[in-house]
Amino acid sequence: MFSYFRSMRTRDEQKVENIYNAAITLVNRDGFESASMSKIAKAANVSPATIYIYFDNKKDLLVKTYLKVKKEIASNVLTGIDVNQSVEKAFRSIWFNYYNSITAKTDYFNFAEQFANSPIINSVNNKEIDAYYELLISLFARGQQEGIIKNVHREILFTYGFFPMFTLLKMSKIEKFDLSDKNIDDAFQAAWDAIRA
Amino acid sequence: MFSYFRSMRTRDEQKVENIYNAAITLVNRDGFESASMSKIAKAANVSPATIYIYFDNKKDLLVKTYLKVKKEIASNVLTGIDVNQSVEKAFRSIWFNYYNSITAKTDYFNFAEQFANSPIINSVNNKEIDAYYELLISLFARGQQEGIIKNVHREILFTYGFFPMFTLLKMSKIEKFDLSDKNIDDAFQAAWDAIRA
Amino acid sequence: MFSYFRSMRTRDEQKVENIYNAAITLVNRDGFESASMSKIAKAANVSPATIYIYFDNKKDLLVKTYLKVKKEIASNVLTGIDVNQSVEKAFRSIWFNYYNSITAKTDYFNFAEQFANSPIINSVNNKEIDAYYELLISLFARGQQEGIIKNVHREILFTYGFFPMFTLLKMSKIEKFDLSDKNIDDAFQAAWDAIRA
Amino acid sequence: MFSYFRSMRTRDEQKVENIYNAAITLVNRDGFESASMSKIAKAANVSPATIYIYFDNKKDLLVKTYLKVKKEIASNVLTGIDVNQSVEKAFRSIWFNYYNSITAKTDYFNFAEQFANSPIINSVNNKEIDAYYELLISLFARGQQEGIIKNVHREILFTYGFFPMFTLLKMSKIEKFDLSDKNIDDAFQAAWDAIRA
DNA sequence: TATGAATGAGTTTTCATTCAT
DNA sequence: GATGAATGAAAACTCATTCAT
Repeated sequence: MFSYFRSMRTRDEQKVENIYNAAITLVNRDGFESASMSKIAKAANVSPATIYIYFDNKKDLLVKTYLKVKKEIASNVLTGIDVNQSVEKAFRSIWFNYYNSITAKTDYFNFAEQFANSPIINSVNNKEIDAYYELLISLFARGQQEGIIKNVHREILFTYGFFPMFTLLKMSKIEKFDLSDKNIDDAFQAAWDAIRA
Repeated sequence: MFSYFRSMRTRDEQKVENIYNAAITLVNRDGFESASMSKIAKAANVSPATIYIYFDNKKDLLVKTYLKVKKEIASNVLTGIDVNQSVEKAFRSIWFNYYNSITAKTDYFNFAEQFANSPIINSVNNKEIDAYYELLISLFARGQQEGIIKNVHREILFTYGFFPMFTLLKMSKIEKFDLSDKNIDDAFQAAWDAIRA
Repeated sequence: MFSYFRSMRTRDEQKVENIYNAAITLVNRDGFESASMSKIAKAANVSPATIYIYFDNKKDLLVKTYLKVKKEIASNVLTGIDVNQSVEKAFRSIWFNYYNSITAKTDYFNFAEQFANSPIINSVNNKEIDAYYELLISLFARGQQEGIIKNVHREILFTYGFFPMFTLLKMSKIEKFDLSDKNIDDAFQAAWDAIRA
Repeated sequence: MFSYFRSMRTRDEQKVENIYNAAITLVNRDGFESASMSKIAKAANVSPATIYIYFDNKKDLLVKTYLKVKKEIASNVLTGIDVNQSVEKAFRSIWFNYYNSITAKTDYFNFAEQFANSPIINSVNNKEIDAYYELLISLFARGQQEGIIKNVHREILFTYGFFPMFTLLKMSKIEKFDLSDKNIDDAFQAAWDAIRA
């Protein structure tokens, strides 16, 4: 309070960032629970005790890391989208934005996938993240009004429109699939065919 | 107890089965590492030491559980499929078989998803599982020859043809989606539209 | 269950006894919380993990140690008392039994005193211990009926009849008081004067 | 804050007082070591570092708190005693002063009891506190010369004269004893009977 | 084969204390 | 003097695994 009247060590945001990055790296490498607080601390170049200044406990650290990762991806995906262009064009822009975002940040993507498939996911309030996708929701709604997008449950559109991209990314990691331009274009076409009226 | 009345063989297999089921249940509930060997042992009504008679170590237990789960699902999916019917009809049969299999065994499905998204997956040789899907591979190949299925990378066909079903199942768990007949039919149609020529 | 039909390592009562003794010794030396589980384990010549086989947690260990100590003292105090002798003689026997018990086991006594004056005491159900003192209660009641003992609240009788003995024992530890025969006789006389009618 | 309106000296002493009170409250509630310096600091509304300006370390804080508590009680007990009245009347005055002091400040009393029964007590020089009780010592000495008080070791007089009061206070906390006027009068009578010639 | 006991190495977390301002 | 950040060391407790029977 009124910190300008007092002198003290100040909160070091770089340290927090280092902790986030260390958590992501180690969770991706060792798995969710083998990534111990000590290892994360060491990788972030801080004392284990320091993590507890910024996070309540391990779960809190992981949840906050997940939210950060999801927000950052969402923000990358939706930045610079022209909402007034045709639904098909907008979908294409977003789809490739998405694809580029997750291939640019595969560590973020891997962390989020591991997290979302583990039991911790149940302790996250998804509302906060959903807010980021309002733009997408309204785009699909417009497409349905215009008779361009299938008149089906919204989740089917999301699921066929975007998530197979994640699967293909994982397939490429185990060398079952290569992310050539042709393959990516084919994947986009399949997505579009799945959701268009 | 009552060991007089049972053959050695029978008793063993029941124990192994109990261990598998305990592992699946606890991993689903607590996550990979919170599901400790002692807890699994207790849930399976055996001593921790007994697990080590049947499995080399914890990793071995988890990997074998994963393989068992995957095989069981695959076998359910592909049983009773008439290979000679039209590609579209066969795809439809397999798709609904798949859907019915994973909804009937959601605990198997959840375990497999968590496993496949964690770093342990890297220590599994997928060849063994892939063998189960030879039938699907040749079905898609025939569809492509007949000009009915898109001429794209095989993984795109799998990814759009089947995996979104998993996502929708997860969505239904968090009550974002309901598995009504209409929704499932819509999902199937989206899958077919995505892969058909 | 039916352990004679099974073979396994059996519960080692000597180990439990060692743990109790180590806990008493270290708590007396270092205080309640500086007596760490690791130190207790080391002093008892077992692994820290072994303590957790026999006790739920540190609090459980301390509470059980306290109960053991109290029971052992109570049993020593009341053994061999002839209930039919005069109230004064019985009180004298018990008083000196008590005195001899706690001077013979000063470590038990010190542990109990420290415990009873710390907040943990609130988590102990005293009923169990009180049961041991039924004999004393009925002795005092008889004394009151016979007009030999003051007709005052039972706790006053206990408090003046026995507890000053503890204080004097503590005083002797810091060399403010010596436990000479005369002093002990004087102390007994003061106790008796305090409670007799 | 508001530092303009207060002298340095005043602000300091208030802080120290807050620290003392926080220490007493937390030690009574959580025990000696669970009352951590950080928690005490928070309860006292200061930084942990601030405590170290006034106290060398945790032990120093606890010892100084104990001495403060003991002095304050002693001073309350002995204030306003007329030394020239009869020994019996003076004893009665002091006894009830004592009783009123500790029932008015049960948190001080509890802290002192916990402290005095833990091993830290060994690092306190009791001489300083004893000085406060010179008046009592000389009163008992006069009583012995006058043949009114038993000719026994001084500690027996203290122990039976005053300390049972503490035990009864503790008993009342666990609802084994109620501090009714009659009970307190009975307790006083027992004390007097124990020490009078 | 099967067991419950046992454990060293590890976990998360908190502590008393110091640092930098 | 006063602060919140920072930390090495240690706490309680758990784990995967082995032992002894």
